[in-house]
Amino acid sequence: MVDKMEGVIGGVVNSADYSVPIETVYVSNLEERVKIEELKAALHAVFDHYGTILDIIAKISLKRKGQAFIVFDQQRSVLDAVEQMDGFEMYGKAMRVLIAKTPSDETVKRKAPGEFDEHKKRRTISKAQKEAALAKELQAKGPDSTATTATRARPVKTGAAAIPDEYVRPNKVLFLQNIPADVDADTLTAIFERFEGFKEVRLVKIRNVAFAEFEDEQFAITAKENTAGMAIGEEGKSMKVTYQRQ
DNA sequence: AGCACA
Repeated sequence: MVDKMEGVIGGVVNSADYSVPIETVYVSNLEERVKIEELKAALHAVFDHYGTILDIIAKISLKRKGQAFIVFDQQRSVLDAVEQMDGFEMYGKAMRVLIAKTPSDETVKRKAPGEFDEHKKRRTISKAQKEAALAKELQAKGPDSTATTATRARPVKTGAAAIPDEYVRPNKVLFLQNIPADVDADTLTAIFERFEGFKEVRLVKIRNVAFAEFEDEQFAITAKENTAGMAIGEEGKSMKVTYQRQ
């Protein structure tokens, strides 16, 4: 069993404080401009391959963005995912995939319900200690103590399939697919010129695709969020909107 | 950079 609060005395909680295995993957260096729901869907699609995903936790707050916790139902999935997905490129960025430091609520609830209360208490304590330590540091030292962390740029995974359209890094040009034959450039222009920063639409009729260019990617991001899946043409076909491959 | 679960 787990011995009382020992683990948090030093302010550090880790997997040794638990009797349950870590069944959660911690992902960082994720593209921060992608909407949370879309990000979760993308992560699900990719990590699904390693087993059953019980939950994905991702937040937009400053301290949390660009990170996600993916909860599996067994440790095997975590080990496989860490081994194979670290460095995988999504939205143009190589994600870091690590074993989470502590088990998720979900895991404790499932595997050791008797320890759940303690798990929560431990978190409260370590959070308080962390804040106290931070406040102290801020007071003692000036804002000058910049710790240099070597950000090792791991090589991007190669050999994997080309990045799917959905995961192409956001940029100023939108790639429009499933454009019906009865939709012309003027119609598309009418749709996209309503968005700020619009420059032009280029239609490639024989391929049923088009490109909508904006002044910068922020404008393109907004336009994409508001037009993805939009029904167009006589038959109201759903238009696919992604970013142009670079 | 940043390890959470309002």
